[in-house]
Amino acid sequence: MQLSEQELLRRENLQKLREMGIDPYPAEAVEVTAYAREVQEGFNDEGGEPQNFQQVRLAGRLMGSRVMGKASFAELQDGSGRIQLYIARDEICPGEDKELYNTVFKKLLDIGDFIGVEGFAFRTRMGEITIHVRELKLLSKSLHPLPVVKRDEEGNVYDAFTDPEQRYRQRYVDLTVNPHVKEIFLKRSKLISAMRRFFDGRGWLEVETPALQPVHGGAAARPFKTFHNTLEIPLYLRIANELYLKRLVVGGFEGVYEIGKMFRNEGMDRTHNPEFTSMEIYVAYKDYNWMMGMVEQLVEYVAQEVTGHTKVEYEGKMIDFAGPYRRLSMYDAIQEYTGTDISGMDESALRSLCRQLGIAVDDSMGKGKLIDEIFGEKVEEHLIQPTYIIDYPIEMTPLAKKHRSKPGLVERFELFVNGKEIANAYSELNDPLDQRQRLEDQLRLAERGDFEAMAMDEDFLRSLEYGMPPTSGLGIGIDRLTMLLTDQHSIQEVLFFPQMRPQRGSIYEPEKKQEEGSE
RNA sequence: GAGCCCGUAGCUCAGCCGGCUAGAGCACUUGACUUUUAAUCAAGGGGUCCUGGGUUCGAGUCCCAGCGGGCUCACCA
Repeated sequence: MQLSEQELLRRENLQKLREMGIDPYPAEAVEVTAYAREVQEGFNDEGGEPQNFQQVRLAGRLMGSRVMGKASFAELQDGSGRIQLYIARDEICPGEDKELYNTVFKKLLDIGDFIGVEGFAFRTRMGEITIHVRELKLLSKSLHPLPVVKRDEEGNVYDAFTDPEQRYRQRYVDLTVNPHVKEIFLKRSKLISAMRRFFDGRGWLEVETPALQPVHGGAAARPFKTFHNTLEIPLYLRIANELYLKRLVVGGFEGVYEIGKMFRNEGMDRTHNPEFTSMEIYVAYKDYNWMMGMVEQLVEYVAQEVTGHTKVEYEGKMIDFAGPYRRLSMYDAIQEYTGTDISGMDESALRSLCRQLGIAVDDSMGKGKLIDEIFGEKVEEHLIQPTYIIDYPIEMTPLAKKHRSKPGLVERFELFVNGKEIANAYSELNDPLDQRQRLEDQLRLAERGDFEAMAMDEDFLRSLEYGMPPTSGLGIGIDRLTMLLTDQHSIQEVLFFPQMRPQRGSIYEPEKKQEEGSE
């Protein structure tokens, strides 16, 4: 490995520290008594007399220094933010030996090193709250030069670390130097905890179901396939957990939810990562009408908790998450945006309508798929404010209950925001014979060439035969909801480690890497 | 999968129509400076110009192939 000049220098500094008897990676715990933000926000020096933080210990990364001879200013960044340090030579080196200041601090410490300081807070002549350092200790040496991002008084950023490839591959660097990036992930975490709070508060149970499944079901998507060596069977990474959660409802849990990773072996783009996080919830004795009310409360609550508001700006558009949301049937929505009533049309009429509207179709598309195409092409983009689209054609929804009064439809809704689906829910199909029939229809679609059609799951059918109470279920894409609430336009910006092609030389050659039995 | 764009110092970028030893700011090194803040001042070091071919007297620049990334579209929740 070729080291750059700066990397070599840091390794030399490391060596010199060791020669001076300073352990660059000491083992002891550090007793931190204050955080940067806490001091910045809470420091009180009314009347010119410092009132608090007069004996504090902080730890963090050294992010910059301005040396002025026998005194220096430096930036310390901890988990909460940044604070300035004031380091005077004769303060940290009270005796004759000025090595700690002259050599260790000025020469051997580098930007990015973790240090611990002890001292007191004061306000400089320029008005900046600062820690006057009395003791300084190296906690961990950094061997790689960190990009130095500078900001001036107007907040202009210079030399930002912006290359998406490097930011995603070295997210640790991105998080260290780009505070706004950290903010997005804090919000993501808040979103998930708010959602948990909301569900737990209603007495629903968080559960975990298998990610490795012998039959991939519950959604229309292509799976990742793997192999279990002991069982000697192929397994699939789950594309959905719906069928397992329903088994739990069969077993008597009346409200269950799971927040977890799903895996889909499909294309990647701005809104798709091969693994993503979904929240699914099933509540017994409820229907999709009830669920629409619940989702309004949930989304409004989450938006409030994450952003502090129910109105959120996305791509320059103000989106209001306060309920109730507009409810529009799929047929009415298509009529509204195309002027055509498709409620009575059969497959061939729909196919010719698609051609008329300039939508590409092929023979593998059934009635449901054709309607979905029209909707996706002509309606979706108009649904900016939160809108429920309800009552979908039965052909495209094999796991939802038939509509109580509208033949040919199922009790399903999707929530659209800014032209994108963010939630999907049904009155769940609990008629085992109907369910068997629908899955058999899926098999026929598969034979027609639709390789995303669902597979038969006999154990799931058996569970329904034991009896599942009337139940409503909901799925929400956590990544996409996070994007909406943080005004991010790429899924990569809300995933710590989005999937990337491996860098050359960063992994073993495929032959060596290939484990026995995997494919 | 297709089209377009990008890849030059640790970071952000310039480098014209192919032509001197490949540049700038920050970062880094040396020196000065005890309340600075994009600290300042002086001097200095640092390059696999993504990789491999080709054209040419001469390639960072032009051509071909590949690798990686971004955007758009397609596919897809």
